[in-house]
Amino acid sequence: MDRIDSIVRQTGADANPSRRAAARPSGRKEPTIDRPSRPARPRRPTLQDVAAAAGVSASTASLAFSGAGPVAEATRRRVLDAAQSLGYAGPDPTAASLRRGRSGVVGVVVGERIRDAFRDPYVATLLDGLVDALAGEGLAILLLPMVHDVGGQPAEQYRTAPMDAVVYATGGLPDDPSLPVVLGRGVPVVAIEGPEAPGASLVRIDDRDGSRHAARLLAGLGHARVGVVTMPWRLDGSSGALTASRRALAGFADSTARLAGVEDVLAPVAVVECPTNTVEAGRDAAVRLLGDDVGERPTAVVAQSDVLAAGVVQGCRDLGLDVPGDVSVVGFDGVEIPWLPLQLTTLVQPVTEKARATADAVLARLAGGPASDVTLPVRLRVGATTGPPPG
Amino acid sequence: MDRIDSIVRQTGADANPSRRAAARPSGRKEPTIDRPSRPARPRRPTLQDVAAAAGVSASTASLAFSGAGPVAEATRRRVLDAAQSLGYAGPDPTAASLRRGRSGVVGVVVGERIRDAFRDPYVATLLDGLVDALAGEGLAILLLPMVHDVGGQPAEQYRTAPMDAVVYATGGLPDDPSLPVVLGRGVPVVAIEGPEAPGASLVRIDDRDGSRHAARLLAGLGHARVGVVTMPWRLDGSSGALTASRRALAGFADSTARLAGVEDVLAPVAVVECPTNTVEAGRDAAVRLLGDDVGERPTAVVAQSDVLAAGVVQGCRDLGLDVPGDVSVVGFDGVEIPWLPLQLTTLVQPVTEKARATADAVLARLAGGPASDVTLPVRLRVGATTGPPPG
DNA sequence: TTGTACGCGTTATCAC
DNA sequence: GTGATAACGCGTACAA
Repeated sequence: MDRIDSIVRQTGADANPSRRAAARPSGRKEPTIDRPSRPARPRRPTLQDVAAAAGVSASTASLAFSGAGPVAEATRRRVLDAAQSLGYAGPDPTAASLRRGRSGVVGVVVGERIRDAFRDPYVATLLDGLVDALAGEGLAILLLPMVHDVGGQPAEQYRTAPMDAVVYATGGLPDDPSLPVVLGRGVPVVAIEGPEAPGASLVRIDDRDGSRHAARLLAGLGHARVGVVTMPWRLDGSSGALTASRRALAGFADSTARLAGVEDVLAPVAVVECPTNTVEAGRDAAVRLLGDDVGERPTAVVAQSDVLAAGVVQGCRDLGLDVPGDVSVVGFDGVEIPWLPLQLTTLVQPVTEKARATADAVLARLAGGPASDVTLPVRLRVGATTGPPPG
Repeated sequence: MDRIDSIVRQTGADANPSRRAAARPSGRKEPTIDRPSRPARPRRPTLQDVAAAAGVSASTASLAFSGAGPVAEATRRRVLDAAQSLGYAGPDPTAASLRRGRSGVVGVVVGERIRDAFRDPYVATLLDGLVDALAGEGLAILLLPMVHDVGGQPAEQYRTAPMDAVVYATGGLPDDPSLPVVLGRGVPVVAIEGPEAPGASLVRIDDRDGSRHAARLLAGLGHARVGVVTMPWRLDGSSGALTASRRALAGFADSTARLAGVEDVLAPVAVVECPTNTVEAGRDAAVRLLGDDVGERPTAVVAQSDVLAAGVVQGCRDLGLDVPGDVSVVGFDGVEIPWLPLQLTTLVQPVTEKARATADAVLARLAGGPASDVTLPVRLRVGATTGPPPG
């Protein structure tokens, strides 16, 4: 074990003194007459200053920067040159936002711990598509940490961050305490899978019907004992058998719908909840579901995500069970799991289209349109992880 | 292949009419006398309105909300009640930002495509730590898509998004065209690994020295033919042998330093660049490096990240090569790769501390402090993927 | 094509 | 403990 000690070093002087540190006190009593002739100028230049330097009015300078309106080319040059020599980097975003009534920021709420959420290819792809689509419209994305304590207070950012709209990419936690806060601010909301709320746009896939198809596939292959591995049901990180009392609590929209779809078709012999949507959790669930001490071992497992399914496949290998010889496994999402030796049988959802539809919904709301819902198709892709039951 | 058709439906009326749509024109000529008695009130209430309803001044109402300053409990109640009944959700963030000179937003620039970047556990963990640390200070994170076209124009968000500071988590792309834009705005910059710039704080690990330790380990085990698999060298997505002419171009700071560290100790027989920092790219590189058509096959591979190393291990399996029997593999980062059957030999960097140090640097700059650099320790962890060369 | 006037919604300062 | 006043820096209708 080699160790390199931590080193801290200071570099140069402060290139960015706090903007307000050197600002003159605003409540000063001196008359405003001396404005043009103040000697030192410790504060950052404003559009006003640039205009003065260029010998034009502030409004003309504004037009020169925004391009909205006719400005003589020569004037524009003068303004831009003046800006250059004053070190003016362009209109102050905050002031422009206040004036325009738009911040150019869209909040995105992601579920669970960020490090778990991001490692799910579904989330990563969704976010990627969202950033892509919104960046093209000049919108940037603000990451909102999901509220951990249901019933608790949402983080202050939900109240205080500048946002033109908020996207919920949580999987649809019901009773999310941040939702009323955001809605109360009058900020348009677009929810992916959920939560549903009056005034919020909803972009979703048909989780329930999709899961039905998976269950039918297994039933058709002759599986009688099917286990289900669910994504988290609530935010509290519990795991293990999903009890009736827990099911009575409203769960995440996607988890709930996917379980309902399976049960529309067959009666699972066991339902195991994962504390997080990760490969590790899927593996643990597989061990619990398929380990030695289980009486009648299930011959098939429906996992509520590909990440979990991958963990189940791995758990099977650890247990010495062959997939699909001993156990069939079905996933959900249709994402790439590059290290899996087998192509998963799974329900493919159109993630890129989902991102696009979400961005469209955001833009529609920003344009003043009404809330509207979209449901996208899911299709079953039969891979190499399903087959007839053993024996 | 079942298909469920896409459905679009409209829900309810618009709960969020554009704020400005119904706003009165600002340049109106009417005298301001009628302010208190305007009949319909189509716009959102302001602090002014709340104050009027509560029978106090705007400044008192402001204090009631911010808590900064003494307000009688009874007065506070009246203000809050008035807000409640008017549907006032709290001070407008943009206006508050303008006044305070702070937006509460920190920009974070992430490398490559977001979907690739996020799937790297190192990045996910780093971001997670950053969000955690900054959220505690009331700061939210704005995702900035990395500029793809070096020499091109940075996305407009770099100029126009409200940000109190910007963190570069790109791995240190040199000549990043967004950097001068951000610096020019006077926004404090904290760079992780790079890019280095006067006025920017730098948080890093000792990539070069760390890599030396890895190379020494292999040399000590008797490996004479060592291959290197690098992370991307530039943003252009090229792959394959890293030519001299390409090396002459400035590369990512981390890639460059890690390669230099290896070459401080030994002369690699081959250096292969990956187009992205992904498992798939690592596998491809392994095939190129260790496939049949290679003359003298390397007996060890140094990968510049754990993600790539995992891909190399997988590629070895595909090629029928045993790790570490036929080939030793070393990674970098020390992250969890839950599906890898072997514990990687790797250089462990303190990711959580790195996130913490970055957050501290941001806070220091926000407090008006000078730019300062931090270097954190790296340590070699010998796992199960290294051993003596075959034969 | 340019300048004038005004207000976006808030908070800091000071006097009472 | 409360109120008056003055910015914060900009965009935009309108007049010139």
